[in-house]
Parts: sequence; C-alpha cells; structure tokens
Amino acid sequence: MKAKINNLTIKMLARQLGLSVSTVSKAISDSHEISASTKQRVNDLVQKLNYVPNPYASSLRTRNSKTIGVVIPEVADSFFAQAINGIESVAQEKGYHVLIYLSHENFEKEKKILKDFESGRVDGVLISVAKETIQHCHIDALMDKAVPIIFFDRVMDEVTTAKIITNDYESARLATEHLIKKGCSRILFLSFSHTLSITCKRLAGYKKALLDNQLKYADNNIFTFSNDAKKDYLLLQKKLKSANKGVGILASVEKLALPIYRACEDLQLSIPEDVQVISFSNSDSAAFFHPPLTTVTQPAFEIGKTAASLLVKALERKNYELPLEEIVIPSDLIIRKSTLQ
Amino acid sequence: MKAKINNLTIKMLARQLGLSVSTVSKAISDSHEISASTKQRVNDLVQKLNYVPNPYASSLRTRNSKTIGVVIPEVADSFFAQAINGIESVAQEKGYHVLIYLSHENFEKEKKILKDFESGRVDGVLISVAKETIQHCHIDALMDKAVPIIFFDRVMDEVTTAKIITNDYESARLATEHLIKKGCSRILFLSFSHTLSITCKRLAGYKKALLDNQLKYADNNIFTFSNDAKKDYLLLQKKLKSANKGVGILASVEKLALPIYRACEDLQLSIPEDVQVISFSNSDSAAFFHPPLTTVTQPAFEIGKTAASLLVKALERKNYELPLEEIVIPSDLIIRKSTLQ
DNA sequence: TTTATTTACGAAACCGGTTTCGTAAATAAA
DNA sequence: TTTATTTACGAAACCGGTTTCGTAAATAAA
Repeated sequence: MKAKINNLTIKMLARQLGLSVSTVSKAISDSHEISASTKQRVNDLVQKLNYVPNPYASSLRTRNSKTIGVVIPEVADSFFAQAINGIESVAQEKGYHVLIYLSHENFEKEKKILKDFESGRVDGVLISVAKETIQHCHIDALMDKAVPIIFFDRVMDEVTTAKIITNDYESARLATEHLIKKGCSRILFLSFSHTLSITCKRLAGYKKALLDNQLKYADNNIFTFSNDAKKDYLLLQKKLKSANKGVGILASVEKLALPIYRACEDLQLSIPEDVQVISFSNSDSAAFFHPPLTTVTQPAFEIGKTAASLLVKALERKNYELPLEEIVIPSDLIIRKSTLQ
Repeated sequence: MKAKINNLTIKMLARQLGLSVSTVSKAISDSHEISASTKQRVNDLVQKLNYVPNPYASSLRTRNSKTIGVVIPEVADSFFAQAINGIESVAQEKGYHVLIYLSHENFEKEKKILKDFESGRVDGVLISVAKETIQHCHIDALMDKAVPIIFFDRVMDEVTTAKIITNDYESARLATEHLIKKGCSRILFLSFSHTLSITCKRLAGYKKALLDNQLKYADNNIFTFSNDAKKDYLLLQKKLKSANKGVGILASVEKLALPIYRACEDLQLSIPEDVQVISFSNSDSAAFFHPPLTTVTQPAFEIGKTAASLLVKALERKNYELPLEEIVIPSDLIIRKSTLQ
C-alpha cells in the first residue's frame, strides 16, 4: 500500500493565503463575518488545490456527523432494498451519509449495532427491528442519549417515537376478504413470527376478515415458519396435502411465497384452481410467476423516504418534535392470476 | 428534540479513577504499558458507566475510520443486494462500518461520491461503476490520495487495482452455445450499455459462440436498452415481432428479463417454443417465472465477500499489496424451462 | 468632531480521543 | 551494593476542524 499522503489541511490553506485558520474556516462555511473578497480568495484556493475538509474533525467539534444509521434484518429482499432507495434519495438530497447494518433477524446483533450508535457515530437511526426483538432496552438506551430513532415497517408499540408503517391490518383484511370472495372457505395464514408488529397486525386483519364473513378461526390454519427452511417446507407440504381443494393462502411476507409455489408444483396442485395464493411482496417479478402472483405491495420506497425525511427534519430543526402517532402509507392489493378471476 | 446529554468522555473516567487520560486510553486499548490491575479497574468502570468511545475523535488522530465506502449503481437488484450481504459479512466480522452510496448509473453522482471520499471519510472503497462511467479521473484522484479502491463486477480495465469479477465472457459464451444447441439459429443479445466491462465481455462471449458455431454476427441482433423503459419495450416488441419463430434471446442483465416475458406475453409468443430465453440474473424467483427462467447466476455474495476481504486485508496489513490480476469467480448456468429441454 | 457601532479578522480554546516522550519506582544485572 | 533496565504511569502535543471572544480599523450616529 502506498503511504498516506500528507493531507491538505485548513492550516496550510491559511498559511498560503496569509490568513488565520479561523478566517479560512469561516470563509469556507460562508460566514457573514467574512468579507466577500476574502471568501473569493479562499474559495479560489480551495478549488485550485482541491481541498476537501476532514469530516471527522468537523464532527468532533460540532457533535454531528451528517450520518444516519439504517438497521434492517436483511438487504436481499425487495421491500428493504426499495426502502433503502427511499432513504438514500433523501440522504443524497440533504447531504447525509448512510451507514447500513444488518441484524440478520438476530437480537444480539441488533443490540450490538445500537450500542455502537451510542458513540455518536450517527446523528439518527432508522430501524426495522429483527424478528427476535421483543425487548426494547437497547432502543431506550439510545433514546436516552438523545439519538433520534425512527421505526419503519417493523415497529415496537411499546416505544414512543415516530413510526412509518403501511396499513398492515387493513391490507391483510382486504386480501383475506378477496380470498373469501373468490371461494376459499379455508384460508391458511403463513407467518414467520409471533411477535413482529407486522405479522401480528396482518394476522389480526386476517382474523377480522374471517369474523366478518362467518368463517371460524382455527389455530391449525396458522403456520409459522421457523428458520429451518427444509423442515418448514416439509411442514408446508404436509399442510397442503391435507387441505381440501379450494384452500386459500395468505403469505404475510415475501419470502414465504416461493415455498408455496414450489410445494404446489411438487404436489401437482394447480394455482389458482386448487390453491389460491396471495402474498405480501414487493418483488417486480411477481407478475411473471407461474401463475402471476396476487400481491399486497407495500409502498416501500415511500416508507423509506418518509422515515428519512422525518429524521432529517428532526435533525435540522432545533425545535421540531417527531410526530408520535403512526404514519400510515397504504399498500396496494394487486390482483393477478394466483387468485381466481 | 431532547437536548444532547453531555457525553461520557475518557477525561471523566480518568478523573473518577484518579488516573491520567493517557493511562485510561491505553488501558482501554489493552496496551502492554499498563498493569493488569489498572486495566481491570478501568474496564470495570467502562462497563459500569457504559462508556462508548467517540469514534470520530479516534479517527481524527489515528487517521483511519474503520469504515468502507460501497458505491453501486442501484440496490434494488438481486446481484447488488447479495453483494452487499457478502460485504457486510466481512465488515461485521472485522468490525468495519459500511457506508452505502448509489450512483443511479450516473457519472456525475459517482464523481461526487468519490470526491467526498478524498476527505478521509472511508479507509477504502468498493465500487461497481455506473453505466455512464467511461473516464476514470475520479478514481485516479482517489487512488492518488492513497485510498485503496477495489472494483467488483463492473470494472475499468484502464485502472490498475484489484478487481473481483465473474467469468462474464465464458458464461455468456456457454449460455449462447446452449441456445444454439437447443436450435436457435438467430440469437438476440440484449444489453444496456456499450461501454460497461460486463456487457462488453458478455457480448464478446456471445460473439465467440456464434463464431464457433458458424453463425453470422449481425448488428441488428444486438439491442441496447436506453433509459426510456417504454421506448425500449416497444422496440423490443418490434424486434420480436419481426423475428422468426425459434429465435433465442440472451439478456445480459437481470432487469432485461422481465420486459422479454412481458413482450412475449403481449405478442402471444410462447417461451420456449417460439422464443428461448436466458438471462443473467440472481433473482430467487427466476425459478417461478412462467416458464421458469434459465439463468446465468453470478456468485454475488462471494464477489462481495472476496472484495471486502481483500480490502480489509489491504487496510490491516501494512505491507500487503493488492493482487492486480483479476480474481474470477465463475457463474453458473442454471437450465430451466425457458430454454428447450 | 467626538463617540458608538459595525466590519472583518485573529488568537486561543475546544471537541475527545491517541501517541510521544519523560520519569519515579521497582526490579534485574554487574 | 551500585548501576542498568524495566515497569507503569502522566504531561503535553497532536489530529483538523469550529467557535468564542477580543480588537483594530472603518463607518455611522450624535
């Protein structure tokens, strides 16, 4: 590796200009204390020598880093990828930097990540909590240090802060109702957590639709995925095998859709004739599945963008208070051929 | 917003312990200069008061930030999402932080991002260049500042540094050959850039397969997507309409696959009977397309992981020289039903 | 014309760590 | 027992910015 070049500092600029360091600093930040002509001279040299100030020196003194931390369970998922896009769009516009951390659905990892944030590394945090997260001590600790933290998608009701979500309850209710209208008298609900805010609300919406339509709720229609993909798959197969034709499935997260299709294929069950399927999904390719998948599509980009905008607002305006009621951006039910026409 | 709490500093620890700041600092970093008993006392208090050192103060003095910058064209793409996963796996293990920046395929944005990196914000950079990037002045400038930069996937031949890629040429050649073997006498090559390393190499592999199989190369079999999705789609439709049955298509990037399926559907062309399709793609759902899509699947995770490992090695070992020859991790041709059996 | 105010800058402290260098006390070597 | 070395710590400089406070000179107000 090449040796580090002695970097250009504000002190060297000052020397070359015959000015003090403080004057140069103020000129660069366009302070009203500095005359136009001096600013001109300073900026000309900055351009000429390609001076780029050290952000960490600045952070140290100003106590802010123009950096936001984003904590998500995974990145290879359309929802989170699109949410990052939304976050980045705000960051790029407002000159913020985005640190990405993956919890991999693991509480201990999430805790470690938030603990690091207590250092002042980030000015604020956007988080979608891990599946395993049921306590919020790590979040409280961060909030105690006055680091603003905003939830998006996967929130914790017990924590008082801004939350950007979609209408999980309502969209699950509508999706379930759609299955009922299309003739399903039994509907499986696929979840992958008993505790996540999103899965709980979606389950509640599902239950409500059953209730509204005089269908009985039964625990054995609820299928919660573990982490063991193979075991899960076998269980799903078994459940489908035992189900009557005309069963409906509502998958509460994107990644549960593929196993359903695979299982139907393996069992030679036809979608939608034998099994009707709806999944929460933000994948572009849902439209090209065999058959095209009816989805509840979340406003992932907008959720990310809204969360980031709010955070930036909280950071830039001294007296801005985060809205504490949930901000709900509705999802779309996109009807395709995995449900009957 | 709550006022910032006066943060715990090493100075306060020192005062409470009756030690000097330097001793505490050394104790925390487990310096051999400090006795075991003192280290114990210091670490006990660190635990008790939940002291988290300010990373920017440390960065300023040590001139490294334990942060790597990742620059990619987009994030909502399976390849890049998986590559980030690979990068993150190394970062998490080695205690690095990952700053993500999106160029949105735009050269000016990429330039701006790299320019910021000249500030010392990151210790090293992993980049997959934008479609528009044909110059490398911005990269040279960064390398002049001794910031190590490693290419992954989309590289620039003209820049001398480590490059982690897949076997673009060979896998495109094999994919094309597969189409030829399955009876295609005319094969369209869908690209989205004339200049990107990956598309050039894939095109070259395509050409080689034609040559090896006594097929003529024709410019009008090459179709380069612009940024105008609608116009592109119409052009693609037109091209497919005019093609004879039995045409083959090789799509050189993931996002070109969906328009093909859509166009075939709209034109009532059957895949694979009328049109055989292979696409470079890392999407899990390719297997569930209608019909399942034959793909060239890149080792995205490994590419990201390898690039990050190399970068970390370059950062941690003083005398480590980055390997300058390309590191090639091969792709897999996964044959599904969009090509004839 | 004298006094008050404004303008435009500089000296120095500061942010919170790390590192260098110096040294008393303890220990080892002569 | 004397000298050399090692151990364990502290003072102070340092990283590269920003901010506070002070002030000479210029300008405005009395």
